[in-house]
Amino acid sequence: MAAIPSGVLGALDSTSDRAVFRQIADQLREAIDKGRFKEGAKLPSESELVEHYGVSRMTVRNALSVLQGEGLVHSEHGKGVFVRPRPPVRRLASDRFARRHRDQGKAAFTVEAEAAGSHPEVDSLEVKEERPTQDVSARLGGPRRVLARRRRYLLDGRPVEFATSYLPLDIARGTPIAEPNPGPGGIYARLEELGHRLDHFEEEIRARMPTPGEVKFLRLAAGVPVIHLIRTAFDTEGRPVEVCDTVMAADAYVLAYQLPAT
Amino acid sequence: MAAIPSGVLGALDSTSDRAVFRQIADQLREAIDKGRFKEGAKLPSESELVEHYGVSRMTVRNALSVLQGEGLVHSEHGKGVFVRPRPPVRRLASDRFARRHRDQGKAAFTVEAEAAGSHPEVDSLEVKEERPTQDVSARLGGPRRVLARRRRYLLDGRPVEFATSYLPLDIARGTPIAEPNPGPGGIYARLEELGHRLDHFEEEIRARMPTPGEVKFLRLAAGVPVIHLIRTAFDTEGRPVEVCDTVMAADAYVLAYQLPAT
DNA sequence: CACGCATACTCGTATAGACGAGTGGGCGAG
DNA sequence: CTCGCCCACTCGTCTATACGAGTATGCGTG
Repeated sequence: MAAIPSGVLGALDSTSDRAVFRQIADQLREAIDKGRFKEGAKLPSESELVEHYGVSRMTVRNALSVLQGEGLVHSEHGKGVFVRPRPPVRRLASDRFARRHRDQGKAAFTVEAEAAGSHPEVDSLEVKEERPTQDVSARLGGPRRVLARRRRYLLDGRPVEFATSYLPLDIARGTPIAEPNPGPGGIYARLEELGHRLDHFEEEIRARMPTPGEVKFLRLAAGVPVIHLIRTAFDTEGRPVEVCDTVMAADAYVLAYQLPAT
Repeated sequence: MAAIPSGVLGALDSTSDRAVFRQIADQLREAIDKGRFKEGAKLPSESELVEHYGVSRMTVRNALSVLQGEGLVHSEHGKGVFVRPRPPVRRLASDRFARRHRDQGKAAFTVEAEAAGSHPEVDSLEVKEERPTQDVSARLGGPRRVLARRRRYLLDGRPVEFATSYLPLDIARGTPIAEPNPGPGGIYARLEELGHRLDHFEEEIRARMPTPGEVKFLRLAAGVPVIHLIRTAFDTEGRPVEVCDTVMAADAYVLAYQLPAT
C-alpha cells in the first residue's frame, strides 16, 4: 500500500467539534480545489486514507460519500475513487429554434455537435399515440390523446438528454410528424409546412435530483442534478401546437437566453 | 416502539441480487410516491425499520441516505426523518426586467413576493469595490476593479437566493448605485438615469450541487441542487454595464422564458 | 400552577470485523 | 511468446456495538 505524499493531506484536529469524516472531506475537497488532485486523477484508496488518518474504514467512506454527493468525485468498483472530470458542455442558445437554423438536412443536435467536434447519436426513438398527463394536456389546451415522440441524445457515446414531444392528434396524425424520422429541419419545419406557422416558444426550467430511472437512462454519476425543461410551441393564432419535455444531465449543459430590455 | 402499519412497507426479496439497502430505499420511495407517506409526514424511525426488516441499523441508514440524496426526505436530529415538502416556488418570468416593472418604489423581488402572499426580506447587503474574477472581468470587457453589490433574498424567513452584481467603476463610482439602497426601480433604473440605456440581457443557466458554503448560506437540505444564473446587461451601444451572478435554491424556483420563433 | 429535571426516544458519529465482487498485473504452463 | 490462472488490491455491502447529542414528554418539586 503506497503512502500518501506528505503535504497533500493534513492531520485531524481532535480539539475541533467538527465531525472527523467532515474534516477528512474538507481536506480532500481543498486538495482537489487547489489542484493537488487533478481532474480524472485517482484519490488515495480507502485503506490508504484509513492508514493516514488512523480512523475506521466507515469513517473514510462517509467522508468520500460527502464528496460524491457534491459531485466532486466518483468511485469505480475495483479501481478507485477519482476526481470527476468536467465533461464537455453543450451550450443551448435561445435562438436555436430560429427559422434560419431549420433549413438544413440534419437535425439541429447533429449539426451543432459535429461543429463542436463531438460524435452525436440519437436513439430510443419511440413514436406512439397515448393519453397525455394532466399537465401536458393542460398545456396543449386539453386534448384526450396526443402523439408522443421520445428520443435520447448521446454525445461521444454518453447519454446527455432525454426528450419527449407531445402533439395534438388533429395536427400530427397521418403526417410526417408521426414518422420516426420527420425529415430535414425536424418537426418544427413540418409543422410550418402543414400551415401551423410558429410564433413563439415558452420554456420553463427547473433543476432537481434525478429519479432512479433517470440515473439509469442517462447513466448519471452521483451528485449530478438534472435540468428539466418544458417547452411549449405556439402558432401565430396563439394555439399551443407542441409540448416538449426534456431532462438533461446538468453537467453537460449551459442554457443561454437573450432577453430584450423592453 | 410503535410497529409499522402493515401493508405500507413490504418484505425483502432475499433471492434478488439487489442490495438490501436499495430494496429498502425502493420500498420507502414507492410508499412516498404513492402517498402512503404524505408531504411533511414522519417516516418510521430507524429502529422501527431495523425491527421491520430485520437488518442492522447501518443498512437502514444507508437506505435513508439514498433517499436524502434524491431530495425526497430530510432528517432532523432528535425528531425523525420526514418527507420533504415542496416549498412554494418562485417563478421568474423572462420579462421581469421589462421597463414597465421598474417604476415602482419597491424592488421587484419585494413586489412580486408580496403579490404572492409571501413575506420577503433582503439581507447581507455588502457594497464594495474589489478586483473581479477573470470570468467577471472578461464579461465586463476587462476592468481591473469593479463595484460589487451582494445581497441575500429570503421568502418567509427561508433564504432562497444569493446574488452579486458587478459594475465597472467608471459607471458606478459616486452614483446611487454605490449606495446600499440604490432607490426605487433598483440599479437598472439608476443605470438608465445615468445615460446607460439598456438594450438587452444575456443569461446563462447552469445547475449543480451546492458547495458547503452555499449549503450553509442558503440553508439547503441534502439533495437540493442550485441553479446558477449569470446575467449580463448591455446598453444600446453594446457595452456590458453589469454582470449579476446569482445562486438560487433549485427547489424554490422555476425560470420561465419566452423565445421568438424568428 | 409553573418550572425544572429525568427519561425515553430520535438521529449522528465512530469502531471493528467480515465477506463479496470487479480489476489488473504477474507468473507459470503450454 | 501467449494464454490463462491466481493473487493482491480496489470498492460494495452488511453486521454488531457503543456513545453522544438534540427533542419531547411527563412527573415531581417548589
